[in-house]
Amino acid sequence: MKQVPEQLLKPFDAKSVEAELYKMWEESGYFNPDNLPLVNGQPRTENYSIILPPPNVTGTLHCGHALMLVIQDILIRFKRMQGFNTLWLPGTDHASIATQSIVEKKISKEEGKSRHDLGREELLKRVDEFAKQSQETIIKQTKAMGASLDWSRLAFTLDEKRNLAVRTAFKKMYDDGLIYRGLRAINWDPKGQTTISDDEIVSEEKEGVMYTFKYSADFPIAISSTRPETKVGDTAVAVHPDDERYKEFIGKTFTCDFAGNKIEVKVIADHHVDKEFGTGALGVTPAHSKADWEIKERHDLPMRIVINEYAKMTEDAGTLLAGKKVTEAREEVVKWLKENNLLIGEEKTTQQIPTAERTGGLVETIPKMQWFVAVNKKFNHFGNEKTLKDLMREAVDNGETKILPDRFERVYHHWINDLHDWCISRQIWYGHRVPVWYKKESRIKDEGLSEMQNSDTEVYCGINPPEGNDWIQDEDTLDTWFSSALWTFSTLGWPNDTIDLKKFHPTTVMETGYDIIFFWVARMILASKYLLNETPFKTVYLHGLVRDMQNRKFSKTLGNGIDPLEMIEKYGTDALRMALVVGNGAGNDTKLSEDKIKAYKHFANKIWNATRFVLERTNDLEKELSVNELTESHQNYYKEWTDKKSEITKDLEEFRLGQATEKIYDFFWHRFADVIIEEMKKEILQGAKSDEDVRSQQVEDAKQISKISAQSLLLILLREQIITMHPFIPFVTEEVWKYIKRDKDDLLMVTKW
RNA sequence: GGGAGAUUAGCUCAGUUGGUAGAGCAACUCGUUUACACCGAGAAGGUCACAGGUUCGAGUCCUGUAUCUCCCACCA
Repeated sequence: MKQVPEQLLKPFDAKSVEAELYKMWEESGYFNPDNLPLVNGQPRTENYSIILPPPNVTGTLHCGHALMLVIQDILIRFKRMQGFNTLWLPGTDHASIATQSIVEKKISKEEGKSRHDLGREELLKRVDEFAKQSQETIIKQTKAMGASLDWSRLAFTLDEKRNLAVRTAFKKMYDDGLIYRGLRAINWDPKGQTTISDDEIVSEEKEGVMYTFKYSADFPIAISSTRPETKVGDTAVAVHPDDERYKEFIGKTFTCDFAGNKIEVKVIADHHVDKEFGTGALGVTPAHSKADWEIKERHDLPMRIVINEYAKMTEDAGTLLAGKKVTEAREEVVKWLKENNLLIGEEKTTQQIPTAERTGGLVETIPKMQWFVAVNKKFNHFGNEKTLKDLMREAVDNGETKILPDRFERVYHHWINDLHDWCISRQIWYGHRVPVWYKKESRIKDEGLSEMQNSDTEVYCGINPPEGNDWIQDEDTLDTWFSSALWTFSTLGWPNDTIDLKKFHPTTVMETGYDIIFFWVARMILASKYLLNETPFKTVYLHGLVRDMQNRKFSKTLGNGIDPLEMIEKYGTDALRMALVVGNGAGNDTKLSEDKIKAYKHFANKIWNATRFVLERTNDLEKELSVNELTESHQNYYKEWTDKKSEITKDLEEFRLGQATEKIYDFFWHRFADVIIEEMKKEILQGAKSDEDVRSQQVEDAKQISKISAQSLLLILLREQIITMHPFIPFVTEEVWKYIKRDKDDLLMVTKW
């Protein structure tokens, strides 16, 4: 007669077992596909791989991470149990701007020094130290979620291997003419002191004033602007070619005294201008507006730079404004306009202010020499003439990559259509340095704009530095998304021809948030199609945002986050995992509350108690019957379960995790515990030896058979449900498995599904 | 300005291919010499936003309306 283990007699205490279970899994080596056990004596032939979207090294685990980890862990554990050769590869992201600015702030606060006081080398040393420390935190927290990641393959977006991948990719694109250096009106973040890409801009709605005015009394056309201070940089006024009001002035150049500044303004005709808007005339400021830059290109206009990298007016802005902040300069210009009777109208409007996603700084458009990826340029791609846009489109169009939910495929295409060349250089020190060198003598390195004069410098682009010591490397680093774009294959050893790369690329699933479909998903497709001529992943599963009960995003700045670590502490990891994934479908946001997590803590306990009960009521069972030896009614219960199980399997195969979770929860609690156990309870009780001698031998035998069958059914159903629940709630199931597994069984995490 | 999504019980949300409306939480009644009060049984709660249409049959498909949310965009 078996004794019920003592541990089972107390309520389930997640806290006391989780750390140890995780350690046991890690030590088993089964997170690593190279160590996975055979399946029915056969090696695992089918590969299944997910590369973890790397969290920022600086971060602490938030609910978004938790959701991502849970979904991926469910998929991986499910496939591992099904017998696939599973790889889930972890990594962290150096997140250049975010990380550097945290360290800069710290240094400025503690030592009162700027990055320039420290110098590049010293700052990088400090940032590296910080990143290393920080990385350990996020890794520890990731483990607390139960994530079955292969830590032996841990990658970092800025380590030596990834750097080689970046240099190799850059060089190839450079040689194909897809990366070029050029002078463009770019997005400048004065706070972060760097350029940023279009995708890193967040528009903020703000109240503003639209001023309508003339440059000077003798200038015939009035213009409108919310930013009159930029107008000292105007070199033209554009009107619609069909606009009768202004036809007579087209082609004429006027010299005006405007805000203490002499400006030369040519009147030009351009179809871009909307006759109905404002005065129907547009002051063209080529240096500080992208639209105006394009007009400049079309009409070959000169430009005047009046705003500098610190969002202050330059010397060229004229004596009245030079040195002032743009906001001060605006007031100054308005004052000047009023004094000179040139202000015709003021009108309140709401305007979209571009701000930098990472720093919140107000983004200025400034012309600068930068590195770009040409997305519309034709090149020879494995024998075909293609553009990078073509490659991105094709992967989805021909079904190599499936995006879930599929409505995002349309979103993806819209984005590609509107895509401009991608500015990839950053004036941040922490990141992959542009692998380009210039001949020393021919280059005068100065802050900012003097580079413009150096566009004909001798340039070397290579994976390794050029020979000789008269070369100087480009100061800039690359957009962090450039290295992230290579993530699915740089983590597997590319550019080396590795076994991992052959086995696991294209990866099976990319699971990430829909908010980074452009930043990341599209660029991974671009990079992988371009460099490997294959899609980086067969399926993209996009999850939604985790929000609070007021439907707000969880964010550090709002301070409204549910701290997953606190929830784990209070209710156990399994409870948090269930709460995150129940009812959550692809692409939908999910609301999380503490109550919900609490409810699933009860579920873990229910499993615990049911296990104890089943063990108690079956401890006199000599030999467990197999399924086809059970009584007919018991076989029917078993059939009911296997039907449910195949539904759950199908749900998982088709990424309906929320529904799978709900089904297993419902069956275990409301069918197995509430009904089947209660039924079996009676049958087992009736089968107990009776003291009275009233029952005939025949009846006694029948009762005995039914009892043994009932006991066997309970054990079989419990075991199978524990297996099925494992991907969702790995801890409590693995713990319980210790007590219900048969002698030949291995860890639950590798038990056949 | 363009695009996408949402609207189902008091709250938060599920609802595959059209086939008798579901769960958790909350509230209500009853039960418990007991695997589990981190429990069980029961009842209550819904014109599935609104208006049309397709269909034997619509929460689900189509058209329109309303409200909310999100994304994209160089209207100065």
